[in-house]
Amino acid sequence: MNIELEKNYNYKEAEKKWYEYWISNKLFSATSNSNKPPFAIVIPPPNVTGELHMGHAMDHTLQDIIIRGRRMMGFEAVWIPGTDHAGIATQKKVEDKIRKEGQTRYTLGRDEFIKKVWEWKNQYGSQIIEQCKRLGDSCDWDRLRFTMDEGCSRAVKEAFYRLYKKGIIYKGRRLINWCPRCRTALSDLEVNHKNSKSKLYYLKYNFKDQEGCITIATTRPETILADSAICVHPEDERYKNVVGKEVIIPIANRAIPVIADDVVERDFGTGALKITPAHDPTDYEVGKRHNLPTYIVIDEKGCMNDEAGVYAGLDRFECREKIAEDLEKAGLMEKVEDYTNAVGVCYRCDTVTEPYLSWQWFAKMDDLAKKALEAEKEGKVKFTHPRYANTYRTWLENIKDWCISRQLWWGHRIPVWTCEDCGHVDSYLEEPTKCPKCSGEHLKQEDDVLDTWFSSGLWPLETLGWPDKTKDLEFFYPTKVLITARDIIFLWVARMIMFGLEFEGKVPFEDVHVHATLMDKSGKRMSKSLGTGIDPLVLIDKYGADALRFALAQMTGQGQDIKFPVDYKKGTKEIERAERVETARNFANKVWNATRFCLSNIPSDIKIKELDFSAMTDLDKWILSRLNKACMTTKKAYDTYSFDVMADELLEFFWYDFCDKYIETVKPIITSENGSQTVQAQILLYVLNSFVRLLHPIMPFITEELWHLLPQTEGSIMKADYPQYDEKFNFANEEKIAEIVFETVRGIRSLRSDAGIAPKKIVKINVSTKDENYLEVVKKYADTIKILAGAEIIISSEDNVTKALVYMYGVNQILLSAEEIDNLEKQIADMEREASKIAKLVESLNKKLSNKAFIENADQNIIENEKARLAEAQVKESKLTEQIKILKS
RNA sequence: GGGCGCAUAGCUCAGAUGGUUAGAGCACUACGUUGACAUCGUAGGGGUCAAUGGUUCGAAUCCGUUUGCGCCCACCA
Repeated sequence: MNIELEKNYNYKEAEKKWYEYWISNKLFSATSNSNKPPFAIVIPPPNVTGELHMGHAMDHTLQDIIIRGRRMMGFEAVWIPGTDHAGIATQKKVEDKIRKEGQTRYTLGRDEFIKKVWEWKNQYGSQIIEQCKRLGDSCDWDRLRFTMDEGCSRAVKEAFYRLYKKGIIYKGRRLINWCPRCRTALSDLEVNHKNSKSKLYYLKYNFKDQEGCITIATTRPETILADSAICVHPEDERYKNVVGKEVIIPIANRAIPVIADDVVERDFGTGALKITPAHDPTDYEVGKRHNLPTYIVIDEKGCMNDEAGVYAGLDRFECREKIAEDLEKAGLMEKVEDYTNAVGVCYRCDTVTEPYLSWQWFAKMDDLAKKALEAEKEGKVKFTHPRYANTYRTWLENIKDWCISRQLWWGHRIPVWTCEDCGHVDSYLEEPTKCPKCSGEHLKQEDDVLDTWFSSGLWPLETLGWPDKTKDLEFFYPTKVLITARDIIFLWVARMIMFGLEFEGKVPFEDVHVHATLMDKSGKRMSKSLGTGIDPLVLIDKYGADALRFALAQMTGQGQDIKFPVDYKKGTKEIERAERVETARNFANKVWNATRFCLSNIPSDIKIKELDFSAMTDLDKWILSRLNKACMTTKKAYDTYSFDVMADELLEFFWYDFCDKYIETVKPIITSENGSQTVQAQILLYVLNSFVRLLHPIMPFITEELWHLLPQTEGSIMKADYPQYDEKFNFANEEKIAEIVFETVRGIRSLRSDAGIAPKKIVKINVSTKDENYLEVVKKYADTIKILAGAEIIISSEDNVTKALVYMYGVNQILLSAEEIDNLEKQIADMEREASKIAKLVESLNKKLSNKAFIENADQNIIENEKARLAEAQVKESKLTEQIKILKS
């Protein structure tokens, strides 16, 4: 009957066992044929190239908590998993791989290369999924999707087709961001700006028809070959007379005009700017305004092209140095200064990007953005932290058209075909066999693929079956909440909102919860490339998935970035200790051991369902009331995504109230001969039963294990109800009584410790007060106090004046006879220190209460409160000084 | 250049709408181990709440300025 358990919780075995159990019992699956209210979350699909990092661990922990919690609360909760084909990232990975085999994508050719990528995906693409399972993710794995699977591909085509037909998608020749390594266009969001130490070159442009020159400052002398003009500010007195004249480009020896435009900052450099429309975004705009010709001198590889004459074939950076040298030789370089500026780099490969004039596909953003903006303002989608709503708004208000074409091979090929016979261009949902215009059969599809974020923007729709009107879509859409990291609010979140509104007329999720970013000890963002990453799997191996999850939940406050402290073994990258996770592991062990204690002392046939209130003490009711409060606090935390509050409340309740106080209090009863049949035994099991359910969403493995060990439970804890707040368990009065008992215990322990009394020695303690209520409680719970504090209570009269050490609990004196004390001098000093502290408090309260302005302005209840505090402090002070006097005599 | 966030104990962080002697965990000190747990228990030391000015009867909390750190956006070449 009595169950014997291991001394420490063995998470390694349990995690494996229960995950398999959940899978084989299909406990993660959800259906749209349900009477329950729907609750869906789509996972931010990790890249197929990805490995689980701490960001995922955080992200997934929070989502899994919500999903598991809501599932227990009676929702048809589904968490839809999947992975992202991650165009550039994956293509790069495979390119790197085939390079080792002496190949490039160009030597292989498009079809062969894509085949290689698929092979790679099939081999490694599920790695991250397996890692998610280690964390305990309760995704409905039967719904696993991939952004390039058949359904997603169809959704992408449909979305493109509709936007194209509406005129939202168009093709244009524009200056876009180009990555010369990836050899593709990038959207503005895919370019990171990095400070770079560079040089500012001052170059002389001689006038064509007169003496003298204009000096301009540039960081990119290699682009002078493509200059179209020199530009000055229209109101700049220095250059008033030269606007309209012509100057000669150094080296190129081509004449270009001097123009005026107010983009020029008069204070920068010399106040004169060279205009190179094809190689700089500002210049491009100026060029358009002034109808300047465009010259292109840099090619798609970042090398100088044939237009660059003798420089043709040189890399752009080599060319920069070479030209600078040549200018120097020609005496056209006035000076060179060190200069720090921001250069754009590719967000995937860190290569410096190049403004590149080319034909690309764009999506018009104004209308889509307007709707996305309105939806947020109307509260249809809510950011749980208002500051992210602000960044979202500002971005949408200043949005530019989105370049959606990529010159990659891995991705969704743009569904547009051109008729080679008549030149007709159109988008089709299915591959056309002949031209609808001329019936010609020579149709050629666009070579470009779509931006990865185009397909992930459709994620909530495509995973639910869109464009079909599926039952899933009807039932689960819009999803409830999106939980994600901060860095993809624009790239991903905003685009999903736009597409959701455009294609389904509804936002794709009601709430957006942006969680904290994890940083290392020094405050650097945790990332693999910075070398600041930590492998969550190492932490799971070391402390268990439950511990990692609990620690992460506890650490994610109000979206504030958090440092994750880790100690490494000296001189290595091996983790010695992760303090927060260790604490969480200890908590898991505490839960394990408390349960172990109860199960080994209480027979499994004791009824936990019908609690006998009539047999309960105040302390019994107190722990039930505390449990009840925990139900309320955690439920509220689900509604507000306050994971830290949830975790803290559960830990505090269980460790400090249930284990340290309640179990210790009832231990003698339980372990006595007939103790296992008492209401206290019943309550222990009742609390455990409820508590493991409250804890399950955060620590799924250990709670499942314990659920199966606890009596009168059935099946999986995942199928159990989430405990709810119930007014009939609210015992406010008993909570006050419990506080008196435990605070008195604390006082006695403190006295004993100060006096250096051996822990096992039972001492006599006098309590002395006018407070009848206090005396009554202490009398009633004298046994409990004796158990917990090792003290026999003697009620003394108020004017008891024996020599004693005193601990003031409110106005109540807890006295330890001076005979017990060996270090009396020190104790007197401590008491004097205490007394002087209280004297200061009395003084400040007196001052406050005699302040007329305070009495006139403060709320009545605050004044009352302060008066009560003063009265109490005065009593404390006088009792303490009195005792000190007696002790000294 | 614009915007946002942060600064509280040695470390990591809590501290709606201003009103307790400013809290927790880790670390530290002392004591404690045959009966749930040393991955533990009990007690304790430790902070002029970054600086400065202001609003207020009253400020860690509200406002201004400064300093330091982090992040986002941006066409000063």
